[in-house]
Amino acid sequence: MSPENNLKSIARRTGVSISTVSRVLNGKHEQYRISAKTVKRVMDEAKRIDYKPSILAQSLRTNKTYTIGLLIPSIDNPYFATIASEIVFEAKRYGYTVILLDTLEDEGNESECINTLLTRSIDGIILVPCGERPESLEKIDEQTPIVLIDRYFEDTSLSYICTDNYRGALDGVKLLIENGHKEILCIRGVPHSMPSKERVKGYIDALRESGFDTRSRIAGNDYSITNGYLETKLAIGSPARPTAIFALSNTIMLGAIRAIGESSLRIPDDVSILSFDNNLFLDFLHPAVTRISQPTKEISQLAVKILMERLSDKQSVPQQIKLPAQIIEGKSVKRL
Amino acid sequence: MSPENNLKSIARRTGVSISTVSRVLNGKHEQYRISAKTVKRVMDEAKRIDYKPSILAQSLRTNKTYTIGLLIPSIDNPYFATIASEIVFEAKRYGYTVILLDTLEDEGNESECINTLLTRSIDGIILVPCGERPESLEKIDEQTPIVLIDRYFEDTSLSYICTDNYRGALDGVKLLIENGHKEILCIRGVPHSMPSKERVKGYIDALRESGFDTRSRIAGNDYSITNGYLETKLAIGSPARPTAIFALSNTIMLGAIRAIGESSLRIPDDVSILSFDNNLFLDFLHPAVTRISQPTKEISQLAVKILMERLSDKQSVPQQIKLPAQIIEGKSVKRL
DNA sequence: CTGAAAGCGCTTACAG
DNA sequence: CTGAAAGCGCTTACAG
Repeated sequence: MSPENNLKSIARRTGVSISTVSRVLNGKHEQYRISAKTVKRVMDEAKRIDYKPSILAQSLRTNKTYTIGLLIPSIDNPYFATIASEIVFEAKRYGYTVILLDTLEDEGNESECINTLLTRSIDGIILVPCGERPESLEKIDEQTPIVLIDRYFEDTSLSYICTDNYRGALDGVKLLIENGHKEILCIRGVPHSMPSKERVKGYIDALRESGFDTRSRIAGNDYSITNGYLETKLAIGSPARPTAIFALSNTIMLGAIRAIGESSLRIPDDVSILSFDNNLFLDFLHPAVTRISQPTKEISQLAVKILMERLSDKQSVPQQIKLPAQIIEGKSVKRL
Repeated sequence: MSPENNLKSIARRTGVSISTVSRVLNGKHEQYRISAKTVKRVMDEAKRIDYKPSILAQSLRTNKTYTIGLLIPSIDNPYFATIASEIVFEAKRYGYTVILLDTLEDEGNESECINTLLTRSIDGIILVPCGERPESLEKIDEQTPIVLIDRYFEDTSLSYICTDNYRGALDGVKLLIENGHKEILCIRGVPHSMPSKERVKGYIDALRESGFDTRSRIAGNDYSITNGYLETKLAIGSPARPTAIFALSNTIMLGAIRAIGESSLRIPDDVSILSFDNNLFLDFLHPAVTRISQPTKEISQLAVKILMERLSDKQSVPQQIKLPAQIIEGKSVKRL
């Protein structure tokens, strides 16, 4: 951009007013019946100086920034990296740009990040929340639309779009049971997060349906490799070693695999593994990991779509959607 | 934000002028010797209404957006996802926000993305370029500072910060040779990209130093799983099967592993594997992959630091830095 | 068909 | 110590 790259300079050089230049460049020449000659002159000059409108100035006037904020608890987690990639892609299709922020799984950071976004007048927010309560988010949502993904709250007015975690876990654990497993250790993530709660519920109900109520074993408190590692270490060292481990995320699963790898045990011969989340690499692990795959592509597409609807229609009602998970069978579950 | 959340409303309610409110909220009360009483009144009112300055309006006046653009050829590639995560983190430390865009490894997209950024008046750009020539970027750099990462150009005025790809490849291939390998297939990425060129050069020089000049075998044209898969498929099906495959990226390596997995061959017994890039998952593959790891953390930190220096000091000279790679030994290289 | 003017929410040189 | 005014680059209701 050369120093003089604005409506004023185009107006000066074409001899028309700024208003007219603005109208032409916004494609409103028909609406305002601007003469073909003027249109051409303005267009040519704009092209000549490679005019780039200042979205900043436009935004200040129109109150639209064509920017959304994306808040993720940990961009480095492959699961969230995939989601980020897809949301950037979808947003672009609507002409929107994405500011990416990392909340680092901390509620304080989260609200700080939201302030950063509000201060920048973004149009809307897509958020994987890390808090326990929706109230403060609901208040923000009144001014700046929020769509939650992946995690959500019970009984909230916020829109969310996520996986049917209960059903996914239920089906996954049933698969383990069908394969003869009764001693299944469930290693969960952040306990208060809804996906964790629902997956645990699915796990328990699957056991219950088979009459194994009393055998439920739930451990862990974090969506991290370390958590998976430590809980697995504990479990396989104990006299009552589980025959299968149900890892509630891909990071937890990696920790479990590491712990088992350090022992003399083998997957799936000694311990079977069922994981949540899907990932490029999971087919390359040895053995390939049986997992409950979340429909990230659909989640991302819907999240952006719903947000766009909220932006164009303030009346639109909140959408709360759960999409089915899909079990991808690897070789990490042994038939007992 | 309630409807009335601006300097004007604070000025009205505290009975001072907008100018004074602005000065107080920008911490310039000392400089302007504003009375303690006024300062307090303004601060209290700002807190009461939870005042959030409009960075939009500030930017329009001051020509600073505190936003940088990050352009990456494929966010979904774990290598780039890691970099994105780190750059978001670093930028935040300087009070900067990141707009993330995906060029999808396409030069046309790249310049479109850059336009998007310029239109939004971002302060600077961090870019993994996908073109062959630096000229158009150099022109943009005159107005809006650009720092290249991962890929770069020969003989450019642009700042870049990347891995010493030549040295990394040289050392890696030497390791293969020391282990007795002579028939090493090199599967490269986008041929015109500098990392690819330099890695190939390192590969050739390593062979030459050992007198194996004539045995160099270079294939492939893309940083993709498919490319790695197809070239490996071809190579292991041929009568002159290589004893080792040097994959110039983690994606290429995955393709190679898939192709070998589909054959009756085994890693490393029948084919050894050396890869570029590091990744959370590489230690979990079986066998763990021996790889030439790039210092992504340092690259990201330096890239942001250099960009910040350019932003605060227009005179600062371009920095062109290569950081050493590090070989991480797994179990995928067999001693012959 | 076109333009002058107000205003979006700020900052800052100028004046007192 | 404080304020009035100009201006950043736009859009748009109003007027002709």
